Amino acid sequence: MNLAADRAEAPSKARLRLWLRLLKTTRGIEGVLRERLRTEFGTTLPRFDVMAALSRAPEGMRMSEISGRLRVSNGNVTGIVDRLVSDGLARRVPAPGDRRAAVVRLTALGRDEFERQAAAHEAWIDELLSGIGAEASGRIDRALDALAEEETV
Amino acid sequence: MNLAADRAEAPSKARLRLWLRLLKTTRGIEGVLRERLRTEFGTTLPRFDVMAALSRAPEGMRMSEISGRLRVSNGNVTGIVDRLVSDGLARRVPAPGDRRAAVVRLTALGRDEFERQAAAHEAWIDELLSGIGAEASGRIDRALDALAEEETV
DNA sequence: GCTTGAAACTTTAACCTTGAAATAAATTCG
DNA sequence: CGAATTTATTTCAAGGTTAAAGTTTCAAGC
Repeated sequence: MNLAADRAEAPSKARLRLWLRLLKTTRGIEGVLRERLRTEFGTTLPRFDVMAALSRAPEGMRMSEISGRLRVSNGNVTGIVDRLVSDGLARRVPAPGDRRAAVVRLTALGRDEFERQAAAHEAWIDELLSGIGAEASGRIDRALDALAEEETV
Repeated sequence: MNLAADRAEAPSKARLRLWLRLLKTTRGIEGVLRERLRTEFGTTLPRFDVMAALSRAPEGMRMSEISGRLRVSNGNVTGIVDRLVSDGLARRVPAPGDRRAAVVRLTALGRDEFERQAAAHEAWIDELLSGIGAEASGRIDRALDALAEEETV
């Protein structure tokens, strides 16, 4: 019964290998997305992420809501939104009843622009992940979901 | 005939969901690793990555080998190695027979330091991925492996 | 030998990122 | 009310990241 020994040793090694694979895969895909966003739309992944969050919130989002959703620091979002605003894609409006806060919203231009980017983005993902069948996709999704549960999230 | 439309639509959505999950998971884990490397070792993930590459090359690596292995830009590695060198963890030695190039090597201090970091890192990964069993781990690994094959890699 | 093109790096400009400090407004509470 | 605390956001310093441009050296080919 070397099965017992295998069970004791394998998981740690398998996990480290899995992590490196996970990292390599996501970095590879992120790299492709970043490059295409740059060459085809003249934008960046962080900007796309912020616009994606905003596009789901027609009423707008506060800075802290954006940073919370994207799990990045507050100061980070300040700069990205600054650039979005100076490009006419987003707008800061005073938050009603709280003079400290502002609500960020996409402009009409921002919505149009994001529509185009999102359509391309979805097609790219479909292309880049085409190697994974629907069943495998579902299995991975559930496995990672279980993982997400235990983190602070 | 909405079956045809469904077949055309569903996999794409599943893949997009999978991608977002993949991204969330790896970013979450990377965030934990980055924070622990910072608080417990006063270093960063990029520095750890470079040191990990160097630790596998006792003879040292050229700058372009490092950037190629890590799939980051050349200019990027320049800065990271600069800081490693100024901290006494690595050293640039002239490449024999090529005055353009230098070979980067870990110093004795760098090797010691990396040993400690690597041990902690492996334990952290084991902890963070503990929610995934060995079988699931293997399955995900193979699915992502199939994916990696088709990319430029 | 010289010139031309490729290769190995570094530099630069612009952006992203974080954690910590600073500002300012809202809230709590004595 | 007024002080202390908390909350929302920006600013700052240091580092990471890329693509593009610049420098130096090597390798061919004439």
